[in-house]
Amino acid sequence: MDYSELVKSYKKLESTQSTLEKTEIISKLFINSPKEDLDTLAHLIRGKAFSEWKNLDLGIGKKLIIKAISKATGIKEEKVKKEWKNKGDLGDAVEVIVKNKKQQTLTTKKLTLSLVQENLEKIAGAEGSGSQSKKISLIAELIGSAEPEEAKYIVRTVLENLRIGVGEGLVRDAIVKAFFSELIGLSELDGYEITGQQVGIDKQLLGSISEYRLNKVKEKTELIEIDLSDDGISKLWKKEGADVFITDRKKEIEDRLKGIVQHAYDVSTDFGEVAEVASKKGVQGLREMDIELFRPIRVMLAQKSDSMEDAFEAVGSEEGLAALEYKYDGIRVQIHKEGSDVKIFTRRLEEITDQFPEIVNAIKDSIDEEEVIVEGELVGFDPQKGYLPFQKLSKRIKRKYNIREMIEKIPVTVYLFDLIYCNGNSLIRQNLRIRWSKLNSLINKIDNSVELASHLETSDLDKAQSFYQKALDENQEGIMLKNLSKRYKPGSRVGYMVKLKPVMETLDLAIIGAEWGEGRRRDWLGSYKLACMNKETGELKSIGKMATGFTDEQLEELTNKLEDMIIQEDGRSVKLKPKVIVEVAYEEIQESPKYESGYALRFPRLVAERETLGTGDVDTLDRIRELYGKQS
DNA sequence: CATGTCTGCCCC
DNA sequence: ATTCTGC
DNA sequence: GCAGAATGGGCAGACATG
Repeated sequence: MDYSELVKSYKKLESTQSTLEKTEIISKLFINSPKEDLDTLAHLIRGKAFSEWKNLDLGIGKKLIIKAISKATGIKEEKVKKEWKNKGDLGDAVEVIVKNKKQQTLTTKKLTLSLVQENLEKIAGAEGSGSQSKKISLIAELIGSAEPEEAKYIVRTVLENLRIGVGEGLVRDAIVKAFFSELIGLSELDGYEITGQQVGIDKQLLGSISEYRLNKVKEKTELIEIDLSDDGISKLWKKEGADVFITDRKKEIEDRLKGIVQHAYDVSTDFGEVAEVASKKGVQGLREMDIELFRPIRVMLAQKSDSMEDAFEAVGSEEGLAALEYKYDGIRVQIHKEGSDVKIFTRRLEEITDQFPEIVNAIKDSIDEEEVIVEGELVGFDPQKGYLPFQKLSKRIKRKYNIREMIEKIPVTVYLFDLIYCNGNSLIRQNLRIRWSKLNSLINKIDNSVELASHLETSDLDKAQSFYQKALDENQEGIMLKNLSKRYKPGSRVGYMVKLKPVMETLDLAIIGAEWGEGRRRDWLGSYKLACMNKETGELKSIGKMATGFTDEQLEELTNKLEDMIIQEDGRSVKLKPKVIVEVAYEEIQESPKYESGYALRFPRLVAERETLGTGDVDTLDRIRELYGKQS
C-alpha cells in the first residue's frame, strides 16, 4: 500500500470528531489493505511503530527529530524550532518546511507502508557509537522522499503521537466493521442458533457496504427469514431480492463481536495479529486466541472515588459487601510462572525480571502450582525502616548494573492481589471471589518477599474507615475497593474497582514561567512553572511545573493574562513577572534535584486561581519543609 | 575519561 | 500519574 | 461512562561531546 493512501485517511481522521465516521475510515483501510500490509497498517493507524509487547524502542524524541528535519531539508535547526513554536506541532512544522523546499527539488522514491516500516525497524535496531546519527539519517531519508503531508505524519509517527483521535477502542470497532460487517458465521455467536448462511446488517451499516460486497453476499447466501428480535426483522432487502436482513438487535450482535475482538487484543496486545486472524480465520479464530504464559496481558485499572460512601456505592454488591485492599505505593506487576521459569512484567508490559531476582526466587518458593499468572504491587519494604518511598524503589526499575547491591539497599516485597491464570485455565472470566480465594489457597505462607495484599471484605462503613486509616498510618496511598462478583477486565478502567486516596492540602504558589502548548493547546500556554517564597531572602524559588486541572476556558484566560507579563522568551518557554497566584493540589512533596527550592510536587494540578493574592501571600519554603517533614 | 543531554507505548 | 472534553 | 489528549517528577541508561 502506498503511504499516501494512509495519509489520506490520517487527514480525514484528523478532521472529524465523529467516532462513527472514524470507525468507517479505518475499516475501509483494513478492507482495502493487501494482506501483507495488514500488520503494519494496524500499528501505523494508531501512530505506533510496533506492537506493544515486543519491547522495541525507537529512541527518538523531539530533539533528534529537529536534527533530522534540518538534515533532510537543509533548514537550520533554529528555524525548525521557530516553526515548531509557530505551529504548536512538529508535524505541522515539517509539513510547511517541506512544502517550501519542494519547489526546488524533485520527489525521489515513492513511500510505501513497507518502506516506512522497514526504516522504523532499522531505527529501533540501531545501537552503539554513531547510532544517533544513523537514526537521524534514516528519518531524514523518509522525510526526503515524502510529500509535505507525508512528512507531517512520518514525524508524528516517529514521535508516537499521531494526534488524530484514534485509540484502541476505535481500532477494535473498525476491525469488527471491516471483517464482520456481514456477520457471516453468525451461528458461531453465543445464543444465536442459526444454520445456513445469512447476513445481518443494521440500518447504520447499510451505508458502508459496497456494491461489490453486497453482490458477493448475494452469491453465497440463501435467504432464510429468521426472527432475531422480538419485533421480527425488516423485509426491506427481501423485496429487492437481496439475501440480507436488517436486524434490530444489531447493537447486541455488534457488542458481542466487539467483545470477541477486544478479548483477542487483551490477550495478544497486538492489533496486527488480531486483524490478521480476523481476516483469515474469522470469529472462530479470534475466539481461539487465549492467554499465553510469558506473554503479558493488559491489566485492569481502577477509577477514582471521592469518599468511602461513593466507593461503596460504586462497588458494593447487593448486600453492600465489598473487598477492600491496601493501595500500595509501588509498581504494578504481573508475574508469570511455569515450573521454575518466572518473568515479571510492569503494567506497560515491560519486562523487569532481571531487576528483581529475589522476587523470582520468592515466587518459586511461594507457589507450587506449575503454571500461574498472578498480579500484585511490588513495594519497597525494609524490615527495619518500614515502607520505602516510591522514589527509592524507582531506582531499581531500569537498573542494569549493581543489581545485587540494590537488593540489600532497597529491599522489596510483592503484595499479590489477583490470580489471572492457573494450570492451563484463564481465570479472567471468573469473579473476584473465586480468583482471590484460589490465590489464597495456592500461596505458601512462608516468610519471604511474597505476601498477600492486606484484604478485608466488609459492608460496614466503620470497619472500612478504620482499615483505610490503618493503610494511611502505614504510609500507603490509600485503599482499593472491589466488587467481589465481577470478572477481570484487561485493559479497562472499570467502575467496579475504585481507588480511594485522601484529599491533600493545597498550596498557594506563584506562576513564574510557562511553556507554549502543543496539539489542542497550541494557542495557549500549556504548562506553568511554580514557585514558593523564601522568606529570609524574599526570593521566589521554583518548585515544579503544573499542566493539568484547568478547563480550556481557564487556559485561555490565563494565557491572555500572562502574555502581558512575559519578561523573556527562549524558544517555547517564557519567563513571567510573578503576578498570578494559583492554588495547587498535589499528592506528595518530594525532594528534588532539579528545582531551586529543593522540593517538587508529585502530581501537581490546578485547583483555582487566587485572584485576591499577591506574591507576598504565596506559601513559604519553611512551610514546604514542614509539610515534607510531616509526611513520614 | 568525565560530563551533559536526551529518552522512555519508563515508573508513578 | 491527573484532569478535561466530546461523543 | 468511555476514550483520547495533554501534561507533572524523577530515575537509569545510552550516546555525544569535549
